[in-house]
Amino acid sequence: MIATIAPHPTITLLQTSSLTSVVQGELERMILSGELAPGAKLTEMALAARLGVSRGPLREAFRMLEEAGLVRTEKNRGVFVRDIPIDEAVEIFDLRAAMDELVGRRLAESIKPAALKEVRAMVDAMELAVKAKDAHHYHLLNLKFHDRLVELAGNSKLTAIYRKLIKELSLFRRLNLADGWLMPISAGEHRQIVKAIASGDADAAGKAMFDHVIESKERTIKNNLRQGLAPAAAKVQRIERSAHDHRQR
Amino acid sequence: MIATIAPHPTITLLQTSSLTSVVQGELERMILSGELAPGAKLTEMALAARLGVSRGPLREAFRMLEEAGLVRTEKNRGVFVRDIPIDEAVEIFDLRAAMDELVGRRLAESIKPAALKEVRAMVDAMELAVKAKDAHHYHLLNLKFHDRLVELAGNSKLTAIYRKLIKELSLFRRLNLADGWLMPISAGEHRQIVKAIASGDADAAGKAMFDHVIESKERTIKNNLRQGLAPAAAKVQRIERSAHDHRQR
DNA sequence: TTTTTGAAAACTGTAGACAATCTGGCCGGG
DNA sequence: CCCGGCCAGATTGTCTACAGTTTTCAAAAA
Repeated sequence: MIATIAPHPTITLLQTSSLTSVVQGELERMILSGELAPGAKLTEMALAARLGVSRGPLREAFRMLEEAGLVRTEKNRGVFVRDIPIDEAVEIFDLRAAMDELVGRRLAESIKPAALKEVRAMVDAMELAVKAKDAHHYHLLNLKFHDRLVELAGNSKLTAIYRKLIKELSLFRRLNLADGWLMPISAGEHRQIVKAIASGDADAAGKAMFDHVIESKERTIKNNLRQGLAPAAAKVQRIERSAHDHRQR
Repeated sequence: MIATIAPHPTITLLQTSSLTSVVQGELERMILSGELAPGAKLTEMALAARLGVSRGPLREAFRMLEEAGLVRTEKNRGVFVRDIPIDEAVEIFDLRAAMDELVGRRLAESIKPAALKEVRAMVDAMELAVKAKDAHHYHLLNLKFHDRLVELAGNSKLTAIYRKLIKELSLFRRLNLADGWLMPISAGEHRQIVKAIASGDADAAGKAMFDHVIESKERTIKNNLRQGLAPAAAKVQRIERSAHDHRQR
């Protein structure tokens, strides 16, 4: 027991990480970054060669990603990056709303001053991004803000499932990221959320978060309809997927 | 297209089911039925021989069950049926409460007469089980009742996650199944839930379901404490697990 | 008696090989 | 000119083999 004073990080890494887990993480990164776009086919041999592993660990990683909802498998045909349809995105938003309502209530009851200060700083940063019209940065801050709120609610199961849902939702390609003119509205809602949490009013905080997610959902739907009516602008990014059929199970 | 009138079930089965998926389903069944108890070690070769497959598909099934939260993997040591600690069970109850609140609201807004009749029949059946003091049957009906309500809410993502949570929760071995004297209370809450849904009052229905789950949670906690103070009675069923250590990651 | 050590057995992690299935193009018939 | 069957290449599903790690257990040392 005495000899186990300083567990070198590399040693811990080798003890915990198998090829399967590394491959799983790397594939997830590639998918979420868009390097592997929705609909793309994941050929076993090609990926195995690219990652420098054999097919065994790769296939195990596929099963994990499949269970996580990031890829779909067609027997004897292969594995494909999943493409989240609008209906499913809507369902995820509704689910998120219910979860975030719980988050708001919990935070209103038990948030600590340090955490409150932290999320206020995040809201400030988002408002700066709005003024700078930096939609991309705003989007990242927005994700971080909500993720942190969920984390602060102190329910690790909730946090885990929330993050899974966010990852799946990122495969829905028609998020209204570029809607610069909507950022001020969203930012205002954020400030209202923090205000309600700080006031300690659980009902108000829950409702503020619930409504925020629902409005985010409706902005997304509206945006989706708009793109559906004028789909030309979005076509450029779909070239490499167009060869595949996008059937969902 | 015309020839595809009657897709024979056997054909569909062969097209969709791989050894991995069959093994996954079988392992899940064995775990949920208690045949493989929490903490039990799943030795690859032994299980592969028992199921008549090689280790490859079995390991892929392991990865799916791991991602689903039913087993845990320790590198170079093996796969074990997970044992849900009380803290995680509590978290799951809280999460379920939030989800069921959404279910109640949705059903109050949109449930159809046929569905209402169906759930009323389930409540009736549960009350019969109460009168017969058949705790096991009541438990099954209770699971079915809640599952059906979630399903009727019409959000497939919600349904899928709800079912995952229920499966995980079934690995928490201290559920208050045998508490016969609590059945009438639970049954009364069920009737109140249906009443609120039928009235069309979304807030009332949501609150009824939320409260029902929270009270179920508190009954479970209380039951857990009671068993913790007098653990002798529960020891018999743990003999075959006792050889293993139950460390969670 | 208790602890330590070390080698064998058991098991997991990974890679490679074989069989089954699907894809895409070529050819003959209509 | 178009359509359906058939063959070659490619890809997935599964199994077997080998390497590395952990566990077991008995013998030796304290």
